[in-house]
Amino acid sequence: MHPLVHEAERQLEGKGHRLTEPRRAVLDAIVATGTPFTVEELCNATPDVGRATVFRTVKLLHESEVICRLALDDGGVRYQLSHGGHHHHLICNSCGAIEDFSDGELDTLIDRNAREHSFEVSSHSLELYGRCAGCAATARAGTASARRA
Amino acid sequence: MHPLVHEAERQLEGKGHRLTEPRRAVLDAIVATGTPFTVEELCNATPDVGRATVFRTVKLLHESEVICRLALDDGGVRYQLSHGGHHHHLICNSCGAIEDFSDGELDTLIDRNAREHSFEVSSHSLELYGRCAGCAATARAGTASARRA
DNA sequence: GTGATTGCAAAGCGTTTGCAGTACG
DNA sequence: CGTACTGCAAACGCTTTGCAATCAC
Repeated sequence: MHPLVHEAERQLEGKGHRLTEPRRAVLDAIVATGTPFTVEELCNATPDVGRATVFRTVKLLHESEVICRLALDDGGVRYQLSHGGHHHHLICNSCGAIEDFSDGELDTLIDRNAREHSFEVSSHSLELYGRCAGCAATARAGTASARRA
Repeated sequence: MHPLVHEAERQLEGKGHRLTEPRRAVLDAIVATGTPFTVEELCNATPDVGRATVFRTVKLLHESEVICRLALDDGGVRYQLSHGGHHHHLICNSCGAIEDFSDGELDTLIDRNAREHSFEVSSHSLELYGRCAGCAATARAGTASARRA
């Protein structure tokens, strides 16, 4: 079994939740995917688990901070394994790829801003929307010929 | 008439949209509020405008970049006048207040991170969630006596 | 005048909930 | 064995859409 699944399971147990077959299936699917996912995709990946249970499990995992919510700029929502520390996202509007990055300096600066406003930060999210390296290269290559939004 | 309303109207006209009474009403309401709003609130503020029209107008204003979307960490969505440059948000989970801030240094750092990942940024959003100065003070004052989440 | 815009109500979509049966611990 | 959990289907809230009437330009 994947170590991340095991870790998540312990995290759930620690909060007094039961380790059921459907929950294992959902966790497996999340870890197997490895990338940010929608509930819809998760449902497709776990056809034996009822839709409502998938939603309930996602909610549970979110509350337990096993996964975190990710707001796309088209209004959509995806979730992603929290795996450890804070990180930010590079979201490609072209191919949908989502890459993580983190930067201590950035976090420091964020904290400083909060302090200047006497604001107590409990969490923060930073998303960069645009075009990933691959899509940018593709776009550049095709600039002279065809174009699409 | 408020200058911001005028500016937004010109922005709409510039994109070939008509300046109708309902749209004026919605714009007025947005500017009058002055703070981030939900569509629901906007509907209440413009009882003479049909619900669908409020949604359509908000969508139009968003596409025209007159207003910008703001994702709350409870999954809710608010909109806010774009009034000029990029800025970030301090969102109070306690009283719901939303304060803007901007920091050139922060933006520079963000760009640097993007560059390091060969990512072409078209926009970014940074939200800090937590407790505003007022709510933090209130909470501190009440720490010894009562407590609530 | 003509096409964009409106209001209404119905449809759509993602998410939640009530409930009876099931299974974890 | 008791209670948390599940699945189903219905309910829900927010948003969009079809359509005929209306209005801006």
